[in-house]
Amino acid sequence: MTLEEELNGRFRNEYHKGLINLTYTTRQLNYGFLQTLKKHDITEQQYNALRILRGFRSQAPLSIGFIKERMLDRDSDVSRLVDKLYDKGLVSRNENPDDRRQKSVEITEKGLTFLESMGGCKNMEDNMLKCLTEKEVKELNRLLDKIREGQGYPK
Amino acid sequence: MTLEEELNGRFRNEYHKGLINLTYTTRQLNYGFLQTLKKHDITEQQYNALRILRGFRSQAPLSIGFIKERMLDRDSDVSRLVDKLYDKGLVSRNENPDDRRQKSVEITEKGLTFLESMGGCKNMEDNMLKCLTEKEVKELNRLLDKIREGQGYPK
DNA sequence: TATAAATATATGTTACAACATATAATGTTT
DNA sequence: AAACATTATATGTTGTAACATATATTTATA
Repeated sequence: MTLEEELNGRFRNEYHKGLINLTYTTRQLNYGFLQTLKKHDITEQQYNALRILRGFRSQAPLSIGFIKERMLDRDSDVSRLVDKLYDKGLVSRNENPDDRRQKSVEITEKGLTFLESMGGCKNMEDNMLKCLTEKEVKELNRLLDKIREGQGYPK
Repeated sequence: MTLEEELNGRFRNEYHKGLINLTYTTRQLNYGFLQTLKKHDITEQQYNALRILRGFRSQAPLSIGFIKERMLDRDSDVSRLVDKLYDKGLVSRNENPDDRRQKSVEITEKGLTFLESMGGCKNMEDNMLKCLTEKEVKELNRLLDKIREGQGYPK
């Protein structure tokens, strides 16, 4: 069933529909993913932070600010996010002796194992858009890139 | 700058990028909209509920459940949403004499005026994707529809 | 070098999302 | 009609997002 049918065709125009469609579709895609994360007792933001810590572990340890810059959410409360991960033993956290304002955060073995155990999520991520052809995904990415460029947000 | 550049090209494949791109772009679009709502001291969900109450006022009064079914969010806590709108005087709420379990909720004059005062949002909504051509938006909508159909969610 | 400005992180607060459970009214079954 | 199931809404609870503000440390300026 199309969104148009679902919402009784009450759109002013194609652009209006596009906006709602983006919101609605993304929310739906995200819902399934969130359920998986929930089973592993971790929030989306904690997961993102942990992924960053793994992705950049060649540059470890990382500061709170470094992680913050790479989070999808603007102004994520990384300080408390790392707190939660620390409580679970998934990251280590120390004072940075070079700059005692900073923290040195690193993913632990337990954290790496945890991410491994979520391997299913990776497959899930790759499969969520599998109903599109390669060409269609590329077109989707092109359109999304164009939208973001058109917004004129900093960065 | 493309998402690819921003995130250092660390995507496994085009599908993976597509998923992150959807999340990221939608979040960015939504952010500006949320800021506008915030200025008017109303949350996104309250706004959605109020829009539903206006959109279906030919069938007014509406029950909580009727509104709930039409919310974008699954399992929205419409009972308390309406509570907030009621506190602001934007809706009326009465017991439905035909079925005393139900509430009869209606948008008030103040509620209608309030939505009118947010007219700018409407223009904003229509303009957020204005960087795309009509043809591109249609293609975007087609792709999004296809994604949602491919998910196999109920409804 | 004392003072001010900037930076990095932490903490306080409020409202809300998400979940479970409770209550009241209606519908169904025997 | 009594007992049970279902429905509609409300309430309780917990964690967290979003915001502001505070603290500690470093850097810049006079």
